[in-house]
Amino acid sequence: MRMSALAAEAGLPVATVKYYLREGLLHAGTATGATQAVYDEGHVRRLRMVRALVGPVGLSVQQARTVLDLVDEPGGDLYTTLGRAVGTLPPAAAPPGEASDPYPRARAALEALGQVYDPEFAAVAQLEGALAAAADAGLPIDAERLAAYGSAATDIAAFDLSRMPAEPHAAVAYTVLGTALYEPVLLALRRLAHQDAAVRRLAREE
Amino acid sequence: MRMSALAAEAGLPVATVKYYLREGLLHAGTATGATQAVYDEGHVRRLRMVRALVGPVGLSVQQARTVLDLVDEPGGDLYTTLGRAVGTLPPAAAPPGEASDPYPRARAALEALGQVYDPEFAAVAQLEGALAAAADAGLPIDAERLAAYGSAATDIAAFDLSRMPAEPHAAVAYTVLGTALYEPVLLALRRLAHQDAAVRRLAREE
DNA sequence: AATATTAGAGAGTTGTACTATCCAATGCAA
DNA sequence: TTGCATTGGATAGTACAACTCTCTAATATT
Repeated sequence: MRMSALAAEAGLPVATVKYYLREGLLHAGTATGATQAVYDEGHVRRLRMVRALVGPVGLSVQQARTVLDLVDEPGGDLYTTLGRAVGTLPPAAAPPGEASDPYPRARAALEALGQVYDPEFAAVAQLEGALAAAADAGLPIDAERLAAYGSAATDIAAFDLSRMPAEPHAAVAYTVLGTALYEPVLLALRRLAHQDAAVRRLAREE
Repeated sequence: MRMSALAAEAGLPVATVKYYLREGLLHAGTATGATQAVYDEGHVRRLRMVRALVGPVGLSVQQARTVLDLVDEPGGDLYTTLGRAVGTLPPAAAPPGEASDPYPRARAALEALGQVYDPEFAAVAQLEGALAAAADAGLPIDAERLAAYGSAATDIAAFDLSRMPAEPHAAVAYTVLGTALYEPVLLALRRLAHQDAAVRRLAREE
C-alpha cells in the first residue's frame, strides 16, 4: 500500500498523513526506493487511533503523540506510565507551586472519599483545578455531591479494573487508551441521563 | 471600580479584559464620561466564570460566549436551552448526515439502557462520535461496559436533578453550568479512582 | 518515451487567543 | 490651572497550532 492508498483508507488528505509522519504520530513505511515506500494495516490502525484521539477525545497533535509513544514504549511500570499519560491528557493543570499544601481542595476531597492522596499523581492537580474552577464560578461542590460523584467514579473504576489484561504491555495500552477514549462516552452518557431524567420527571408531574 | 481595578481583581491583564469586552463575554461598565466607565462586583464574578470556562473546562472563547449568553437569556424552555448549550460544549459532533438512521450506535446503546432516544438531542451525536472513536481505535464498548457506565451516569443525573432549583432561570444556569463545570471534576475523580483501585489491588496481591 | 505519482522538505495559510500601540478625553496632583 | 499619568475604545501585531500547498528529484505506469 502506498501513501495515496493509505490516505484514502483513512479518509484523510495525503498532505495530512505526511504531516502526521513529520510530527512522529505515524512511523515511516518501509522504503522500497529513494522515493517510494509501502505502508501496511498497522499504519491504517494507527491513523484511526490518531483520528480518534485528536477528534472526539479532543487531544492536540502533540498530546496524542505523547500518549501513543507511552503506549508504544512504556518507560517504567504500569503506574508510572499511566501517571505520565494522565498528566498529558486535558485538562492541563497548573504546576504544584511551592506551598506546603499545594492541593488543599483535592486532598480534602480524597480524604472525605477515603481514597489515597498522592500529590505526585497528575489527576490530583486536575481535581484541584476543577474544584477551584467550580467554586470560583459560584457553583462549589459540597460534600454530598462529591460523595455522589465519587461513588459513581469508584463503580466505573472497579469495572474497568476488572477488565484489565494481565499482560503488562496490554495493560498499559488498555488503561491509557481506556482513560482517553472512554471519557467522552461517559460524558455523553451523563448528559443523556440528565435529559432522560428530566423528561421522566416532566412526565410524572403532568 | 475602573478597568485597571477590575483587571487586578480578576488577576488578568487589562488588555485581556478589553478583549473579552470586545468579544461580548463581559457586558460594558456604566459610562461616566466619554472615556470613563465603572465596573461592579457582577463584572468580577463574570470574569471568574469566563476564566473557569476557558481554563479547566477547556471551552474556546466563542463557546464560552454562547454558553453564557444562553444562561443570561434562555431563548425557550429549559430543555431547549440545555440542548443548545450541550450542543456547543465539546466534544463537537459531526452533523447528522442524510442517513435514515444517523446514529446507530447511540440508538442501540440508549435502547439497551432503556433511555429515551431523540436524535435531535446534541448529546446523541456526541455519544455516537465517542462510541465510533472507541471502536475505530480498536477498543469498542461492549454491552457490559455500557451498562456499567450507564448506571453510573444515571446515578449522577439523579443526584444532579434532585438539586435542581425550582425557579426556571436558576434551573437553566444550574443545569448548563453544572454540565460544563462538573464534568472535569467527574473525569478527575474517575482517573483517581483508577489509581486508588490499582493501588489497593497491588497491596492485596503482595 | 511520455506521463503521472511519490517521498520528503519547506513555505504558506487559516484560525484562535491574546497583546501592544494609538488617540483623544479625563481625572488628579501640585 | 497646568502638567501628566490613566482610561476607554479602536486597530494592528504577535505567537502558536494544525493543517495545506509547492517544489524537486526519483520512480512507476502506459
